[in-house]
Amino acid sequence: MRMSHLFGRTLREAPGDVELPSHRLMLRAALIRPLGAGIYSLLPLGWRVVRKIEQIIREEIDAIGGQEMLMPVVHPADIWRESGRYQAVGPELTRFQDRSERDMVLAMTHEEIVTDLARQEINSYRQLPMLVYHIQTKWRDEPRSRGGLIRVREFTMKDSYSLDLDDAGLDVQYRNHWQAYERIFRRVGLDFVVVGADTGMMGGTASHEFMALSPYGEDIVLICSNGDYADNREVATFAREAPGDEAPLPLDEVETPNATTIQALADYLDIPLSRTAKAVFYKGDSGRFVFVVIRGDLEVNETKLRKATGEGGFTPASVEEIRAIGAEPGYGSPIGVRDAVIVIDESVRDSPNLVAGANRVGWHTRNTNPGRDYAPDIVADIAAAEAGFPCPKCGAPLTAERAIEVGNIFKLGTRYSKMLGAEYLDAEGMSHPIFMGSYGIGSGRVSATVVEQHHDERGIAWPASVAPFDVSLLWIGGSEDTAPREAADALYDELRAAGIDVLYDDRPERAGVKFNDADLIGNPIRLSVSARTLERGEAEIKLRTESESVFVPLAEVVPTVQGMLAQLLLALSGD
RNA sequence: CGGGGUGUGGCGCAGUCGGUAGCGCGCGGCGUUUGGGACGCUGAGGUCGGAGGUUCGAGUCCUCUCACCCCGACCA
Repeated sequence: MRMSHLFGRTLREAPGDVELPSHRLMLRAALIRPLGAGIYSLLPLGWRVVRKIEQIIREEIDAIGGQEMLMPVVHPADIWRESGRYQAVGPELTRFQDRSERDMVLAMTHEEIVTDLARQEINSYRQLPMLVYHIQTKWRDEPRSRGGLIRVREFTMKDSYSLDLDDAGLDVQYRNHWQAYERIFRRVGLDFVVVGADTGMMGGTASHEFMALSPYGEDIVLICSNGDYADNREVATFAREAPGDEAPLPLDEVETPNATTIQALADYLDIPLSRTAKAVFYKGDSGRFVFVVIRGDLEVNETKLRKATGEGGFTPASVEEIRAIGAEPGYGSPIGVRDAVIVIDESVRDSPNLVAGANRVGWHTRNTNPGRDYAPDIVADIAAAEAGFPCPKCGAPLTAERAIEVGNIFKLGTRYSKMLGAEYLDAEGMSHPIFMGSYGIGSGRVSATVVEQHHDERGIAWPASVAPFDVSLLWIGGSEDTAPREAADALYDELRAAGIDVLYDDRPERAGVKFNDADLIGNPIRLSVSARTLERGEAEIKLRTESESVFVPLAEVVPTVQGMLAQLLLALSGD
């Protein structure tokens, strides 16, 4: 590609309101342009990157038996009604009507469609297992998009779907995807961890996320410093200390003026936070009042609470609502409240004689004990894991890291096949639901994440596997000496003839402009010729990630570049 | 959806007390220059996000509205 004809020019300055390095650099390097909030065009350079990423994905999914296909972006609403998601999913699912006023939706994922196809195409156990996938546009009307391609509303995703006889078959395909995903993310040059995750709106029985570590990540992962445990903070657990063996002491009300926070209470009574019971009040989506009790040194994890209660979500309860159940904000106690679901964390079950509120202003109660003093409706792990907490496997301290979710694998089980009636007949002629799995990678998000992990103050430094071009070629010199330009023209032809992708900066620009653009766009190899190099019949070759360059005779440029590329790619090989 | 912010030429920005819309970069032409974002001359490009209002007069004041960005809520 000749830069003089490249569609999309580089920007010296990015729009002032962008924050993330990847967002800024992808705009400046002419990879993407915004159309609306969370909606982007991929310019030729950006599209080349995404296509390379998708090709790597394709190769690895094909290698585990995937069959590529293509499913529609627009779905009749009925199929989503069948799965129950038409009702269950909020406004991020865009609903509209066609000209005949039929309800339609824009695809945000394709479980329903695969399941519908499976019930038509799969009849016999002889046809399973099966793995299908496509790389296709998704629309999710996020409440808030952010950060360029990191979080968008319209995006392209590779989603694959496995179909199996039983749970054991699903296990195999799940593991296959796990390994394929590890190869994919290694090949594109990402530093990542795999963590256990919540299944969220997908439903199903298990889920793992592939998390690229980045200070700009939206998720927090907890990782054991020994390397034997990693989970998304949404589901992360930690080693709990053994239950206290103190004998229960009698309840004892104590005056605690102005101690409306746990910290104030602990300070006033001169006790550690872990000797207090904190009351947290929620209103569940179902309308139930959820009264949470957790030890004062811990925080509530709402994802865990959602699972424990079966509520879809929570809003903080108002002062009026709290008083209506007989509790007092700031001095809340589960003792004596009515019309509330009482949920206690395991920490409260296992810690005798905690100080709780007394449900009247200015007073707390010592020595509260669930079971004796009040009856919890639910006892569960609803505590948020934090950095420094002990690993649930080995007890070593956990670390917390920010991360970007680049891939996600789900065991759906029979959640969709049962609802939509996707069944097969076994050898005895008995009907069984198909076991399904669902596996996604956002290719655009991967491209932005690679930029987050591979850039410096000058621009992007693409891993060779996904760079828009292998080589940035440029000539330096004035208009009167045509030799550099002619030498570069010749190299351009030679390199292309050898199958190397070249971005040729053939513009009559000064050296600084060309060098800066080459650094900004970030192809892995920079090749330059000038009067100075031609004096010795040489070209200059520099890796984007190195500060030193090498000089090679013109005749050796192609094999040298080929060797360098092979080496760069080898370092990124998935194995 | 809550909180905050920004909308002025392609990009970055200035515009005071309400008085004929500017600067830098970029873009076209000519010339000089030519190894890390050159210089001179010259030129094109703006219904100041939109609507309504106040005023002799609105980029500037008021009301409404739209868009985008950031934080949160939410989210695979």
